[in-house]
Amino acid sequence: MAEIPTTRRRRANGEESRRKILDAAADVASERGYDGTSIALVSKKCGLPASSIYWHFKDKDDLIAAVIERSFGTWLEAVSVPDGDNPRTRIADMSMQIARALLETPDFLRLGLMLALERRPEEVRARTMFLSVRDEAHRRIAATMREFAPDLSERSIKLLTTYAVSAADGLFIAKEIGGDDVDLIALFELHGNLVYDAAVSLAQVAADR
Amino acid sequence: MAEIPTTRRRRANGEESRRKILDAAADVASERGYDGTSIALVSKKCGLPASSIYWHFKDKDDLIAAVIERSFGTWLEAVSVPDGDNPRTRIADMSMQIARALLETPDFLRLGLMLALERRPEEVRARTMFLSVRDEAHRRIAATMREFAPDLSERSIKLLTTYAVSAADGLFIAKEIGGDDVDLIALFELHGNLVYDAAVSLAQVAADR
Amino acid sequence: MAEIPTTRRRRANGEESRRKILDAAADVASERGYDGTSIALVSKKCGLPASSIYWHFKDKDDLIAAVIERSFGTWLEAVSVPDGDNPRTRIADMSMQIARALLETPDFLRLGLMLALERRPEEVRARTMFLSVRDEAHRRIAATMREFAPDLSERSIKLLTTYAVSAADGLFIAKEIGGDDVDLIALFELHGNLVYDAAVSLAQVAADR
Amino acid sequence: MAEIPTTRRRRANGEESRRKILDAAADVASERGYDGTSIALVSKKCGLPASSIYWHFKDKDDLIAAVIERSFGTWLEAVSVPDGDNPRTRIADMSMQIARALLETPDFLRLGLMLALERRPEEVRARTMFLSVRDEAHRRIAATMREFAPDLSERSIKLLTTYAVSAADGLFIAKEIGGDDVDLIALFELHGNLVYDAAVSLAQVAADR
DNA sequence: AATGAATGAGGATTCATTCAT
DNA sequence: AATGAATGAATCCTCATTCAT
Repeated sequence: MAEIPTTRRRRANGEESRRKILDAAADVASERGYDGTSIALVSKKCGLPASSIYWHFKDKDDLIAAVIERSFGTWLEAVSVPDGDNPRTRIADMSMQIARALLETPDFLRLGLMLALERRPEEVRARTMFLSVRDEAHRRIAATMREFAPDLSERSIKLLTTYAVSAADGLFIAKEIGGDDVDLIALFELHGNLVYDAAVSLAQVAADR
Repeated sequence: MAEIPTTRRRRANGEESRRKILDAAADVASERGYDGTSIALVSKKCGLPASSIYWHFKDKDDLIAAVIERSFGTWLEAVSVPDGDNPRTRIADMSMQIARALLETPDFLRLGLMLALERRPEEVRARTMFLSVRDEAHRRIAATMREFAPDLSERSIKLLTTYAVSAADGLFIAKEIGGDDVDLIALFELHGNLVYDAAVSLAQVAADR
Repeated sequence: MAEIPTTRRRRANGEESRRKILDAAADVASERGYDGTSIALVSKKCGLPASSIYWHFKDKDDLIAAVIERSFGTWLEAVSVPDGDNPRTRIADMSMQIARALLETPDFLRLGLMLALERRPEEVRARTMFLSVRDEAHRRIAATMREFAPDLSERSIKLLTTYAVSAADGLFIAKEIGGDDVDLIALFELHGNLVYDAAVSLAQVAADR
Repeated sequence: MAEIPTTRRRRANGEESRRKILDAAADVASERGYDGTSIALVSKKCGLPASSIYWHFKDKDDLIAAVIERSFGTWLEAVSVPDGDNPRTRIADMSMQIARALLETPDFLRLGLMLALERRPEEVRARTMFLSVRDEAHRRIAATMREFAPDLSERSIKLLTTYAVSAADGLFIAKEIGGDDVDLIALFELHGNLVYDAAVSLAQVAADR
């Protein structure tokens, strides 16, 4: 009787094992942070022995960096660049998308912020990865702003961008803490409007000069 | 002149030891978070043996909760309620104070946010303490807003307050991450203005109804 | 106004403190054995700081030896040598007394047996004390037997005495384990009769020779 | 002749390691009891690091429970049910077997009794295991008694069984304490006869009614 | 591709004890 | 007569990681 070649099956299992490990690690890490994530805990959650985790990942650092990487990918897929003529509408659109993405896959930002807040001496790759991903987002948003309001000084662009991004972080945290008591959608709506208004008024000032 | 004998320093001095331990723990905890804070590290930093830490604090949880408690106290002292007639000025004043307090004693918020982001199943007393302290701040700000803009609906008050508090958290994080690249004072100035404008425009809508 | 001299009061408190410590130590030790009895536990149970325990007792060994000593005293008071002509009645009497004493103050034998079963290399004073107290009891019972049955060989005396004493230990343990399911009084009644019968029949054999 | 390479011995060998750990733990535990058995001591005795002990056993409780379980197995093998027509002979036979088993493998009962005497609030699995094993033995002996003396009331059966088992415990302890001074075989011979006589005389009383 | 077993370092916490007051 | 504070050694147990199979 014809049998499915063993190698085939095994390779497929390999993929699946990797996925199971990442799922478990994401769970644990976003629950307890970097130090709180022990290989033993991940092993128990995914059902594979600790040594198998080391077959798929070099070390703990590598594992958590992979978690960040994958969850950022998932997250990105949920956010697309909106188009249209009306800047206010487009910003509002963007805000909604980000809010919804955060509600659906909060792991990325939660774990990222946890890592970002730590200041330990040794390098943690997952932290570096998060920060660079975040930097990239920052740059793109700055570019969009420049396009919308060409009169704005670089200083104003940077200020506005930083405000836009980091206040959003704060709103996300509020939702994480407050749970159902917090209406993240409404907060992001407000945030989008405020940033837009700020951009308009700063642009006015610049143009008047 | 009679000199205080050296042995004196070696003598039991509960108050001072407790202080030294708290200092060390605050340092370590705001650098590495809850799990990253090992008693051995704190012991090394404060010069007292680990067992002495357990004389002053029930356990690690108790120690870190005490760190949060004390650092909140320090922080509060730095923020006083401003007075004056012009609401915009008063809000701007408040913003500056908070920004400066965050620059001077960032430990409280950094550790607090790290704890807040975790969602481990067991209770962490320091986390609970941070959240209750934060709740209190929230309530006070809401009260001030009600005073300024009596026409605002409770829903709007809550939305604005949450926005004001949590965006500030985000700005703080941006400063923590970005270091000298980030101008926290400017960010808080912008934030104060935006919240004020938002309050005014929401109040307008309410009054028009 | 006349005041009770301080020294007086203090000395009285000293006695009481010692008593409180011994009470607590007896409790803990008969619950958890020698190693399981920590000074901290005793301190918590009696309300005095650990250092106060060391004022009253040289060290842990000394404390537990004192516990054994005191509880043996209490125990002895409950057992008096019965008199009368009929040997069977006297033995039955004795049995009942011992059974009742064990029901009322079981700490002595429980802790004693726990200590006796251990075979650690270093000497434990409480163990030695228990064993010597037990030896003394053994000798007295042997003397009584010799009086009752002068014909018995020394070997028989020893065998019977050992049987009488150690089976009683076993019955006590059965009660400790079985609680209300075990009727210690009935067991001791049976035991008394069996030992008496054994003595009689061994004496018969000896006389016949 | 090809030699087994030395490295072989260093290779992982779960079964043997487990056995070595159990051997060491049995040694230590029957010498010092539950609390006195430290993992470090067991580790030193078996040559494996403490962390390896935790690979084979969940925790100390689990380890000591396993010791009890295994030593009971060994013990059981040494005691077989004797047959024959004469009840007195059969009981005497049984007594001898038990006495000899206790002399050869005393660990089981020594550790078991140590655990049984403790009354700590938290559950100790090894204790529970010992007690259940002991219960089973009790039930079997009661069944045998019922067969021998069908006229005996249940109360008498229970009394006799408890006496038979628990006095035996006591004799064992006497041997543990007294060492070579105590003739365990003679004590068990006497014990067997006394229990037999008691059964006969109680059965007589029952039949007369 | 996977895993049972092992391991040294380090985790939090408790230990019995001491000492200055 | 008593105690707050301190301390080094030991407690149980988990850590990240490796290695032979």
